[in-house]
Amino acid sequence: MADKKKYYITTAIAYTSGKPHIGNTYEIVLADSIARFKRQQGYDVFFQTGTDEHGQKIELKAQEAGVTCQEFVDNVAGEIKNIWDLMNTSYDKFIRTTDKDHEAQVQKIFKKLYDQGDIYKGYYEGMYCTPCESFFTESQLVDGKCPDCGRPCTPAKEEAYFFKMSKYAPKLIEYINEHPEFIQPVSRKNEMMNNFLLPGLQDLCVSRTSFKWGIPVTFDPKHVTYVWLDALTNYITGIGYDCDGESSDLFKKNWPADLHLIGKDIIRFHTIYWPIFLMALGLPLPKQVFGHPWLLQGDGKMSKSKGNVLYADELAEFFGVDAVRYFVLHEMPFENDGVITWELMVERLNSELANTLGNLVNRTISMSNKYFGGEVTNTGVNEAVDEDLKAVVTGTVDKVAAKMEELRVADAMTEIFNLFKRCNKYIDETMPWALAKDEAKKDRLATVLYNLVESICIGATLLKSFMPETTDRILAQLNASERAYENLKNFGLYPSGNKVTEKPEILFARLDLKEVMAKVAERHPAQPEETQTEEKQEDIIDLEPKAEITFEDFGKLQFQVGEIIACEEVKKSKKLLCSQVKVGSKVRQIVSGIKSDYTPEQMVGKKVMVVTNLKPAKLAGVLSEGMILCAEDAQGRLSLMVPEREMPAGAEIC
RNA sequence: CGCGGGGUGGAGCAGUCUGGAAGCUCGUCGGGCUCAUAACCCGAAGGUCGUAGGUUCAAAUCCUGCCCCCGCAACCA
Repeated sequence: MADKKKYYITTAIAYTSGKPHIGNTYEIVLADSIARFKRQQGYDVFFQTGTDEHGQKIELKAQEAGVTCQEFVDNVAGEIKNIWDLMNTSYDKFIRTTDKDHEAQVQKIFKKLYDQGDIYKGYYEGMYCTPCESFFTESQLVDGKCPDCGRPCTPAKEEAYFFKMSKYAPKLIEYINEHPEFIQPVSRKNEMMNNFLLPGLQDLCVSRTSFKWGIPVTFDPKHVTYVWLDALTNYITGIGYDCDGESSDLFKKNWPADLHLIGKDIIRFHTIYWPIFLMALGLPLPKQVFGHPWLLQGDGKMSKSKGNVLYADELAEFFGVDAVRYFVLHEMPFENDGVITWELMVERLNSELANTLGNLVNRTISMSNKYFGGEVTNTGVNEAVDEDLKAVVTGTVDKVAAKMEELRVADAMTEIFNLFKRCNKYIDETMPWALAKDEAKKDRLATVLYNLVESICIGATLLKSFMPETTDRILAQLNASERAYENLKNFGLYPSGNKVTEKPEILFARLDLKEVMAKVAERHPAQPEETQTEEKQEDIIDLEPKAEITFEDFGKLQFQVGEIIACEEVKKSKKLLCSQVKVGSKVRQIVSGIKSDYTPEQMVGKKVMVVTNLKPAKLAGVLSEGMILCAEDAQGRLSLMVPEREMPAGAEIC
């Protein structure tokens, strides 16, 4: 016991642009269950989480809210911390990237990497979307707008510092190949190798001048450190790294991290850029990076714009904190995305938590009270059936440990619930109520109940990492204390003669699905995006005004009526139709992105408005000589522009 | 041939890497029990494991072709 093995686990730090949804919350709960389990196993655990608080998006959000950046992030960071606390997560350190010591370290690190030639000054060029803080190439833009958010982008060129990624790539490839456990799940490893490492790494931009809300570069103060160098280093600054060699004991003890738990969307940054930064700093690499899948609600990823966002605090209000912990941990498969719905949550709560576990505890305590006034005594009258129960109960310990070793948290919980199910079965096998009718079997009855109470104690202790509060509630009712991990396999440690509570408390009340759904509907009134055609309220569409043009400019455009004489889908494209359009005496081929609203059959025979002097271009490899004009509404639905009265193909539109 | 994920009883999933009797939860049906939160226990029905081939003594699992769904990317002139 003298020197416990250390275990350093981190979550990604949450971005303080808004309240974290249940998907973000999943990550911290997952990390918490792992951290707690390791602690239970005797590891000296350090568990770090926190917030990522810099960036232009925050600068903008703060402006919108009319507060300073610092006020804004203080507020959101507080909100995040509240939810982490609400979820009963046992983090040891909550780091914020606005912490002074973090900022100071980042500045030193930046300087050091610059001095040693890993960072150099260059230019970043492209189209820039401010809200998304992203540069795009021209070809990435959609209608000249941001492919992510659809808002306008502006051309931008900015001086920036870059990190020479390529220099360390061979070393990293070697490391990844030699440490197959480094990237988890394994399938992600190939993705990183094939998509990024093997084709050759681009240098990474590590500074920006376009906004101020960041950590200034000391030797070039118009630059602030750009996200990854700032955010990723939290894993070392949080535990006291100092790049001048004055690192804390905490750092010396805990680095390298044993596990970085992150979302699968940022695997690239954690398995490529982060290791390379560390190599540049001469530090050892983390032992494992686990990119967990996403928690989805209904169909589709959760997003605020879809209005399908679930928040942990609201769920906790409905179901209780431990129930929410149970859902997110249990419904999340190891490799694929998990789905969470209100219906599913009610089902789980009723069947697993209320029926299997809650009812087991309740009936056991009730019987102890009914037959023995609450006293639980081991009279040692054993029968053959007891052996299997004991074997299952004590065997669960190693099964859970094995699953946790692989980070298969959901499977670990399933093992624990199998233990509880075995207990329910044991009650049927032994039929205590029948034993109670026969005074001669009183001792046997006592042993049966003792075995149950003992089994539940062990099961409840194992549950502690996942549902800590429930464990405490169960043990309190059984008047027992938490069992030491190394004693979990010793069946029979519950003190004989101990008294359980007189009145069992309902651990999880069953819920009625209809009632829950009604309440949910009340709280989340009809989503506006539901296409209710009944109300014909016209949307107001305001476009970003384009620059004024002269009549001369306008005269350059040629519009004509065209008749569609044939039309077919463009293979290998989702949105394109290829039409043969008769304009005057000529037929030209025009490709249009209107498959979502028109079938080829519908197109044929229509007279439409065509731009005829547009430079031909290839779309999805197919030549297009012009453009068929459409109106588009707020939902993106299209309508062809057809002449209001009969017009010949070729007629000029002016 | 853009990249990736997926298609397993009514629903949701595991199993696929490392071929060897198709498993879990819910639902349905039947039975048992009455200590308990109408809970618990047992049993049954229900699956050509998307499809067509191939390898093999043996394929959900390995190989090939094809179909369909979902993300992303891309073209929405």
